[in-house]
Amino acid sequence: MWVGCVHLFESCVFTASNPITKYKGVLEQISYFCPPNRYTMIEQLLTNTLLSILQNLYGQDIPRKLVQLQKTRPEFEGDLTIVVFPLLRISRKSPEQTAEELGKKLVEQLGEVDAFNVIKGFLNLVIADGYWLDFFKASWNEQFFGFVEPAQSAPMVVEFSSPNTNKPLHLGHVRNNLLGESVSEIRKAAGRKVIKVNLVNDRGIHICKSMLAWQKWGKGQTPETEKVKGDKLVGDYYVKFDREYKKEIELLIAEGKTKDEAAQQAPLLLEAKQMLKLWEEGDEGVRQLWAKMNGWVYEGFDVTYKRMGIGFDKTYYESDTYLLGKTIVEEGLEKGVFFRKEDGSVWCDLSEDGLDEKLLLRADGTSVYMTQDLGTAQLRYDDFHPSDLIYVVGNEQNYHFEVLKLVLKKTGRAWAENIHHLSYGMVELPDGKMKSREGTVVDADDLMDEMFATAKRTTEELGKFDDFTPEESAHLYHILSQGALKYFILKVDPKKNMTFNPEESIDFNGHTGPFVQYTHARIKSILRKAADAGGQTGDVDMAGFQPEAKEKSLLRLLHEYPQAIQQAAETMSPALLANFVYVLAKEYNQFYHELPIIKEPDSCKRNFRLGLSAFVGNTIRSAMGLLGIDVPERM
RNA sequence: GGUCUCGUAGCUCAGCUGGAUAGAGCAGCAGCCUUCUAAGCUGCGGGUCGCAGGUUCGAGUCCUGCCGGGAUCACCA
Repeated sequence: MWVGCVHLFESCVFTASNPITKYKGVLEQISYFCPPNRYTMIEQLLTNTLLSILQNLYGQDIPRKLVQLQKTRPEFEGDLTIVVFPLLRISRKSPEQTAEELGKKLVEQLGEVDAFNVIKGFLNLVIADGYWLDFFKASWNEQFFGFVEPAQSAPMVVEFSSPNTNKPLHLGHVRNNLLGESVSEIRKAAGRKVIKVNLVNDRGIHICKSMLAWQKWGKGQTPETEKVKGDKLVGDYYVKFDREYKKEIELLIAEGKTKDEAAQQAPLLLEAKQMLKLWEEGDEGVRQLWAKMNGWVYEGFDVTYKRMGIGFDKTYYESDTYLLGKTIVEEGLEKGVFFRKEDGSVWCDLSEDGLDEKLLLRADGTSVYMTQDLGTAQLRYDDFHPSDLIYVVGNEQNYHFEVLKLVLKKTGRAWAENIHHLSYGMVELPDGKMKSREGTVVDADDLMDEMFATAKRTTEELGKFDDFTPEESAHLYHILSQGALKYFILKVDPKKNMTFNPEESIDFNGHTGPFVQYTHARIKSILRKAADAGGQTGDVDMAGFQPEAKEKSLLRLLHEYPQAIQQAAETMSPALLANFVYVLAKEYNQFYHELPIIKEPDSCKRNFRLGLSAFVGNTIRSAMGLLGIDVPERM
């Protein structure tokens, strides 16, 4: 997969040796094989230099953290800004005076700093054009710009999706899947080895309910006979069970039972429980039915996963793992970190950690959810010896993961420290939460169908691409609808609850996926036209070249991309990249409207703008790719 | 009730470890297509950053309290 950070610009005519300014060329001194910090060089250089200046000027060292470097706000002149307030305690001078002194020294000592100005306590630095142009030259055509070569270290395991097999995937799963997939890709881009795993909850009372209902009322229906996705069919029988079960409860209540009694004693539930027992005993018939119906579900899931572009390196099944974890519990008992109550149940006392007692094994010796998760964590550790175990799971399970980590630690497993719960917020609808009982759940397939139809309608209304074949059109609608959906969900900070407004999600204007995709298509269109005209993309004689303000701000943004990837990886937040790529696209569109590209008569400027366009296009494709979003050549 | 979390424009969201006059999009209004894709661009209006204290040169950001939403505290998963 990885082909390395090949820099392709040798085939072009950049003249790197031009003494453009007094600027020396930081980038030139560094290897081109994508070292992680190559693009933070200017920041590091400034910080280091400033520290030595402070030492010389005021005879004191200060903690590196007090050097606060930030982007200059657009309303002021400059590229980077140093906040001098924290430095006053050693300069013992006014903010203005301090900034002035430091500014002078920086310009003196660094070719990269062209000029400076001081506004209140802020020292604004103008970075030399040469720096930006060198950056452009080195990176504009680099396929994996901003990516870091994978380290030869332990992998990280990311678990996500983890569906139950009694219901089709819904909007909540969609957020989970998109986050898991995107975070995995982002961490790969940031130089990590990642193993994506799914843990399918394929056994338990829930699937037995579907099985029982199908047995009773299914009349041999299959996905083939009903022309319906397998997960839908099984889900329908789960609903059927619930409906019949409720009828029985009402009957029992009418006969004078309490609500709880009725719920416990309804014949259907007892039957389902009996079926679960038979399953656990390995009953041939039950196992066969179970395998058949789960098979239907997997076929259905596969279609949905494929449509979403989600994939796993390994799939675990709970039917294989649900008995795991008991040995860990026994081990904990021996070590005396767990305790057994009179009834035989096993607990872990977490009151010292501010939590309650937690059940680990029932009185009858059977597992609970926690027991299984202890076991699967151990299994995963044994399978991969990962540096990190990441669980993409909703924030309603925050407590569970806190406990999981603590319990594992109590048994002496140091690697428990490497468990990270990527806890994401609920997806709510404009009129409140999704509730399966009230039928307000948004089905993943239905949602994607609707998005597809909207993409089709919008494209047709705009009267675009009558020359597309039906296949090409369908492909475009697929890309656009997936882009709209994925972007809509991923642009929100994962930690926060989000509102999914169906009407807004299918909007293709403004801060949306299709807007970014459109910008990419627009760039591609320009590059095609330029190529037809025999233009030399990116071929620029850099001597004395002065980029326009808009061009420079584009370069500044592109310059931030590697850091954006790193930060998104660290915080496991695709939203950071989603917002980055939106700002980039918006900035490009402004550039596009302000300046001629192909029509620019000056060949040097024209080629630079073409190269810059290609650079932006590549970066959009790259960033959207990390969000799991494809971009079209035309739209 | 305990613990955790969230509260920024009418709506949906940004705002990096505290830094300059809090930003986008949608919705509303007004402009821009004989010129590189108008799924675009430009402009206008819209805010007591839930409230009150505190920390400091500086608080949407940190601390405390209160108000309001949400999650969780199962021998469910």
